[in-house]
Amino acid sequence: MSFNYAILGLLNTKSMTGYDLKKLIQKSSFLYWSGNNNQIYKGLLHLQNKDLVTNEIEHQDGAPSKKIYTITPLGKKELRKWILESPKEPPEFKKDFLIQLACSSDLETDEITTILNQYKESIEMKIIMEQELLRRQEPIPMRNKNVEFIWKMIKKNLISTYENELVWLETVRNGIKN
Amino acid sequence: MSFNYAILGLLNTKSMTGYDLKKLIQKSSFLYWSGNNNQIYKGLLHLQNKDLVTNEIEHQDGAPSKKIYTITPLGKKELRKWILESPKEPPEFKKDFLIQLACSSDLETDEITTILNQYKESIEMKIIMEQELLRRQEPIPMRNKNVEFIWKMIKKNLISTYENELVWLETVRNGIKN
DNA sequence: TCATCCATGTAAAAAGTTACATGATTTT
DNA sequence: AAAATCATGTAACTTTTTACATGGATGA
Repeated sequence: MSFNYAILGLLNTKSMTGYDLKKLIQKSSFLYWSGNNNQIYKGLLHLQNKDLVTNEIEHQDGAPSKKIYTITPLGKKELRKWILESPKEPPEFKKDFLIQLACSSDLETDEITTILNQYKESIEMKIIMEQELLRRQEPIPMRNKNVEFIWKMIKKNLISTYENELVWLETVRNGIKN
Repeated sequence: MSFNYAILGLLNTKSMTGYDLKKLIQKSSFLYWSGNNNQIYKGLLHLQNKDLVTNEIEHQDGAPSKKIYTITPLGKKELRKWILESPKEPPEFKKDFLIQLACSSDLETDEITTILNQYKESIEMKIIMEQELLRRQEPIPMRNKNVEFIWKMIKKNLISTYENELVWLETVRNGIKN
């Protein structure tokens, strides 16, 4: 369950509520989950039971009470252990279009061209949405140059992967025509 | 549920048993599911209830009976409809390493270098495994040049995505050193 | 002899998503 | 007047994985 480590990692940068976590997860797409309540509030409960986080209740008038979660020293230790000692999994890809393309042997050439173009459009749309998400993020002050650089590269990663898919697509489109 | 369409697509190339489907799915990694019994046998039942496939029982002595599944004309129609009319989803990525890297701000530079190297190794290993899987596949005779070309490109797709990840990684590694 | 292959299926659990529920405040 | 924001949580469902169960044949 890397989801719980993800929220532990977010709490390591800043104490916050489940609702704050939800918004962060929904905004950044490298955190690939939907950011639904169920996972977040269950995850926080689990982290609390393991003494990796604590919470402090802040009452507000005219607004629901907040539970502000904070990572514990044990939590920091566990997070560090996860980063350094857990296996670095290779990325996983779900490309349903490849399955559709693999089934396309009965189609006419122009039908294949059509679905290739549809895939191209859907990726281009996705890239635009990603870039829009990045533009809306407020810049966070970073401790040092390395941290800033890494953050920039993480933001670039997904877009780079989508753009690589476009390059591959272009090769397919050109190969079909000839 | 693209899984059911995937098995429908496999049955479109050739009639076969659930066990055959299982092996095919486990071998080709662009079919990203585990290829477990539960999904396959339930999927086949579902396709059968919708009259998209039929089966013929073949008794064998000294071996368990086979149920050989065949796609129906209705199944072919439904598959074609899925390929042409369903939305072409952009690819989805799960990169837990990006989360680990995003949590790395408390680490020393040499610790970051270490986890970057671990990620590099895990991707390189994955590429080797992918290429080995491709080498073991017996070449299938193709109807025409286009189909053959598309098949070749599908095989190249995942490896291309892994290699793009290596390129990105190299940029990160170089940026950290300076 | 012990493991793997063939071939079917079921059970149980984990992981993840959508929708429901509440209720005040602010924005459209 | 309707919808969105804030803030918590639960319920129901789908999807996916792991493990269980059977049993003869074959291979190391």
